[in-house]
Amino acid sequence: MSSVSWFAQALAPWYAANRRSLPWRSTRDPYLIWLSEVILQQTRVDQGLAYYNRFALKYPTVHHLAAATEDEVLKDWQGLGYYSRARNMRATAQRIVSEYRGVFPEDHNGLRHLKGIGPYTAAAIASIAFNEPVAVVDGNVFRVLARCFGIREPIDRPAGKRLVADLASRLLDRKHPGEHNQAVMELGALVCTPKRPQCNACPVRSRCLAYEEGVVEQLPLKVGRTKVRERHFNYLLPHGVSALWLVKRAAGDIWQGLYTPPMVESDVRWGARRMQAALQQELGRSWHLVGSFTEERHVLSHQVIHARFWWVSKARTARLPADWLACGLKDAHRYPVPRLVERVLGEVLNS
DNA sequence: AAAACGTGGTG
DNA sequence: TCACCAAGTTT
Repeated sequence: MSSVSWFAQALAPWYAANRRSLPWRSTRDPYLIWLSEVILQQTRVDQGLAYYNRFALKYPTVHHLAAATEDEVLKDWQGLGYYSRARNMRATAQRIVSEYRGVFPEDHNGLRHLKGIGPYTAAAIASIAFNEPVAVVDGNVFRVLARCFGIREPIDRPAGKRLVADLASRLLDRKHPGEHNQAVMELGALVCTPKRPQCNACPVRSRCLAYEEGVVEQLPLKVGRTKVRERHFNYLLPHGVSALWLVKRAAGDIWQGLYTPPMVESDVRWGARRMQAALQQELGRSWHLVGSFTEERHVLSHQVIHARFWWVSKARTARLPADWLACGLKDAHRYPVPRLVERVLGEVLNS
């Protein structure tokens, strides 16, 4: 009897013929697999590829990454989003060096306990680097299996997640777990896409329940997302000098560990009058509002930031708050900043 | 268990 | 413009 599922059998030749050649597919080094998997969390290959290449070059081993400062790693991560990934990677690299002598845990379970490595990433590293027979379950797997097996359970709820995870585990080619896992994900990325799937090119179309029933684009089912919060950030730029103030963002909010100009948050959009009052209340009478520089709308996954940038001046004698750091406008590029700030600083330099 | 965490691409 | 969502993890 064949121990390999029909699904795996149909998938393997398709993958052999259609797999993209990507840098992390030509290594078994668990460190590089790890790096690629973290970069690709909630991130498209197109967006992450350049970051992977830069990181692999600058930090070729876990020791290199462990030796870097957090600011430096965040700077190299700048623009990729979900910055906790970078902070967790560095922390985990340090732990692997100090506690494991630089050697990765070689099984799914050991990997799972490291910061930033959840069920998906642990399974990916274990199957690809160590040939352990564990199935990965990511967004592609949810979509491919929900369609192929006609799963109507919402896949963003525990019951639906369990259903797909069990199914993925039964379908796994246990002789070639790494190849099989990547094949399912590649099918989801290239053929079984969220919109306009290419069913004509699909190796499992003849046994796809969603195709048979004409509901491919209706699956997978999801209950929906939570609504986004609107916030107003008023940023302070020093007027008339080629300098800049920066503050490191604290824990418990967006952009933790990144730098932005000092900022006052308001519940509604503030005009100049209200802003001037807030400025003097926060910092004292020797501070003055000069005017508004620009307004930006920045959309995040759960928030919309209405950012207003103000020119501000202060009396020569007035001190800066302790957590502000002053830097030349041209030195700002050394600090990791959110995209929003990067864009606006670009405008300042050009103005 | 639901919500938070970034950014950019797509239809 | 807007909704969706991409090789998820943490709290």
